[in-house]
Amino acid sequence: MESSDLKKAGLKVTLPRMKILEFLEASKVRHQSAEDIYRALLDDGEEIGLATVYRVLTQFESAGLVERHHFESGQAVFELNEKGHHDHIVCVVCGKVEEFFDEVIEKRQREVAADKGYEVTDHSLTLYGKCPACQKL
Amino acid sequence: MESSDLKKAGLKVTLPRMKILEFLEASKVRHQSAEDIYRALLDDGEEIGLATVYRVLTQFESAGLVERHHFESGQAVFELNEKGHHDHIVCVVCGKVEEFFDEVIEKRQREVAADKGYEVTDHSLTLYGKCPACQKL
DNA sequence: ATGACCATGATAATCAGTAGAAATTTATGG
DNA sequence: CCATAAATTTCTACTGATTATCATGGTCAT
Ligand SMILES: [Zn+2]
Ligand SMILES: [Zn+2]
Ligand SMILES: [Zn+2]
Ligand SMILES: [Zn+2]
Repeated sequence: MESSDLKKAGLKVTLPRMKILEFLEASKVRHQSAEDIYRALLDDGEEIGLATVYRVLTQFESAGLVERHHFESGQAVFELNEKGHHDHIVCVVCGKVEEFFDEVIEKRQREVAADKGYEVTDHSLTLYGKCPACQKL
Repeated sequence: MESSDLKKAGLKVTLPRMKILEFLEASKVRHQSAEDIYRALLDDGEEIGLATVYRVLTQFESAGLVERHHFESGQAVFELNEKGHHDHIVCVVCGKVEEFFDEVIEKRQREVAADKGYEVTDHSLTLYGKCPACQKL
């Protein structure tokens, strides 16, 4: 199933690419760093190099299969690009990431940019705070 | 004038701190990386170490004198914290940064977070696009 | 199956930023 | 104004994340 996704994306079907894509599709956690993915694959007994994980993720990003985000953590996180556009709330205590979409915000962003004469190509909105669970500690 | 700002912030008045603060206050460009600031000071004939620039900027940030932002560029940029809160539009071609504030967006952010039970401590919103000048190229 | 071409993986390199330790400055108070 | 202690700076070495290199191995249209 995944091999067709790769072909459609113009990428040759290789084992590492299959493994990474399968892993992302099967994973419960939607937002993970390259290291996270690398470690998880090693733990699953796969033979893969870290450089390959980085390279493949970048290719997936170019192909529109995944999105890359930079939260404050220092390392980039990747998520499968299956849902439509959304923004994120990150818990500053436990690192949990939730997603949201708000049309009012989206619309105002476009208006603000238009006011200044910009053609917006992209935007990044991340809220940082304490999740309900972490507030009770 | 600046020395009093430093004292108020609980920071001992030293030459590097004065120089950096003076530079930021005098600079036309509001958003600059640590390297930018370091280079500019060297070009002005100042003797300063890069590590000092990084350390001082971090202290200034803790003291609330500057803010640190992470745009897509990879390196952090700093700006004097004189105006109130605002967000940014960055030109993906020339790197120009403009600022904006939109109360509708701010309010919706608080509402979205409240819906999910989060206590928001901070947020980062950056629009990326082509500025009017770069659209004409 | 075969060969041209592309991808992998080990490792080295880079880049932004931080840590350590010796040398210098600042702030005090005599 | 000078001595002294404490804080700060500097140089340099180091880290962590990501990218580049390059010899080797895999993929795929023919
Ligand atoms: Zn949490
Ligand atoms: Zn997401
Ligand atoms: Zn521009
Ligand atoms: Zn700003």
